[in-house]
Amino acid sequence: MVEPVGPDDARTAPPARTAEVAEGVRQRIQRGAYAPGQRLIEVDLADEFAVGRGRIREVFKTLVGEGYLEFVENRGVYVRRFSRAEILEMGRVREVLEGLAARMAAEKDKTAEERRRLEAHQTTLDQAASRADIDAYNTENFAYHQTICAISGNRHVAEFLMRVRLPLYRLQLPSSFSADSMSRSNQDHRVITAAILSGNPDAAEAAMRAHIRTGNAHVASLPDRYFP
Amino acid sequence: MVEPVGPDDARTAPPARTAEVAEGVRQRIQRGAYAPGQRLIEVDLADEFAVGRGRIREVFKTLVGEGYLEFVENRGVYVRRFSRAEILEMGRVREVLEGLAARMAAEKDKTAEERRRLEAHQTTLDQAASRADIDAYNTENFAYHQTICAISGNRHVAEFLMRVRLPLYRLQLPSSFSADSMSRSNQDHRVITAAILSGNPDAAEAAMRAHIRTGNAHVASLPDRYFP
DNA sequence: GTCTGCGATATTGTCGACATTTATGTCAAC
DNA sequence: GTTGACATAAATGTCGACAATATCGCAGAC
Repeated sequence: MVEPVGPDDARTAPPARTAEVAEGVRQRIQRGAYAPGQRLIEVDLADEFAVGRGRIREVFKTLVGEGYLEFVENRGVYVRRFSRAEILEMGRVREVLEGLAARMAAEKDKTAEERRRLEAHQTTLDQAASRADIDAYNTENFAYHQTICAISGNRHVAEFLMRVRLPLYRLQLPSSFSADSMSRSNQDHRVITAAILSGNPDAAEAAMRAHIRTGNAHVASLPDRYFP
Repeated sequence: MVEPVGPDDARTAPPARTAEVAEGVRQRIQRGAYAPGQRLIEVDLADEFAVGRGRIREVFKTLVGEGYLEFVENRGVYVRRFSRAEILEMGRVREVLEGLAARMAAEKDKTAEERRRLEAHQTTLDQAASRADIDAYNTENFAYHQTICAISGNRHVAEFLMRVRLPLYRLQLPSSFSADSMSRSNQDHRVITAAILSGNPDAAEAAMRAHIRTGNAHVASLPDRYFP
């Protein structure tokens, strides 16, 4: 599956590839193409991305620093894998960071475009919820939170949230949302959206934190077989 | 299959250096031995740490991932440098993360040792404040917050806080604390300490957040010459 | 049947050489 | 005195070869 990222001008394009390769690996991890716990072999990725082994090594080091990979001496790197306890720890961090993003988004003087985008996401969520379309709801859910994060305009929040959301990408619990819990989740969203649009930071943060706490409680209630 | 290999018994000494070098560079950055904005030359550090240039390169990549260094193609790495706006952004993140650490520390069933350590730090702070010893207070201040963070037991909070505290290490404003503001800051500390020891999470988080907000307000009021 | 030792293979670790790019210094022209 | 071109030095980027280490299969002893 040789699928180099982006426009693949192996000849014409001067290789500033290092950042591209890193992004490609990140995406594959998020999408589960590289599974949690999987060992990544340098030569395989060098081949897959059509770059030298040295470059892969350096990308690995960067991603270790970013927390995506785990390094073991003389054995290379593994896609990082999280126990339930760790995921719950990350959930606590997620709670306050998403809360901060919501607060800052509410504080901010938003452009018409930003308001429109937030409303559009909310509408899509409403539709998915009313159709009980769990897959669509899941996807839009991520996009919704990402948008709030973008509106907040705080790069560190964005970066840290990215990392702390990692385990959620892979849990991919299709059954995690019952039609009922999805509806309640979306009710949270409506409260949050309203608080942000009306410029009420306290309400936005409180609602968001409660919303995330609900999700964490759900993770805590999952049976052991979902975790390493 | 992926056992998270513990600390490999440090044999003689030869390898494992890579982590040591990384830690050495981190410390030098925190202490200002490498100044913000300074360019780090591979051969110089290779010489300083008595390792090959390749290893320095990999350490650089890791530290870029961790946010300590900034990478510029064909020019190497620079110690990361923060504008006032960025520091204030990080301050917001610091607010909620320190708040979470305080909350979790308050929630937790603390050991006698943990309680003792926290009280000891508070005592040292009190003494420094009563002596109006600004330097000692500054040092203990970091240790105090670090201890709360450790008691909370959340690794992600610890790691993220480390990163988001970076600019404060270097501001090293000897004049930042007047005797008056130091006294007020320590009053905050006493409230926080009490809330943690008495197991009141809401109070601990609220007090901590207010405490950090005060610090951020101070950074916001500094004259431009302190910033790039 | 199980365990141990040993070789074969796969994978990572390290070093050096050289190309490429950037920074520095010199000198002539105006 | 300033500017620009050009040579020189300094630093980074890249690649390949080989060493060190781990993993696996297999034969042989008990």
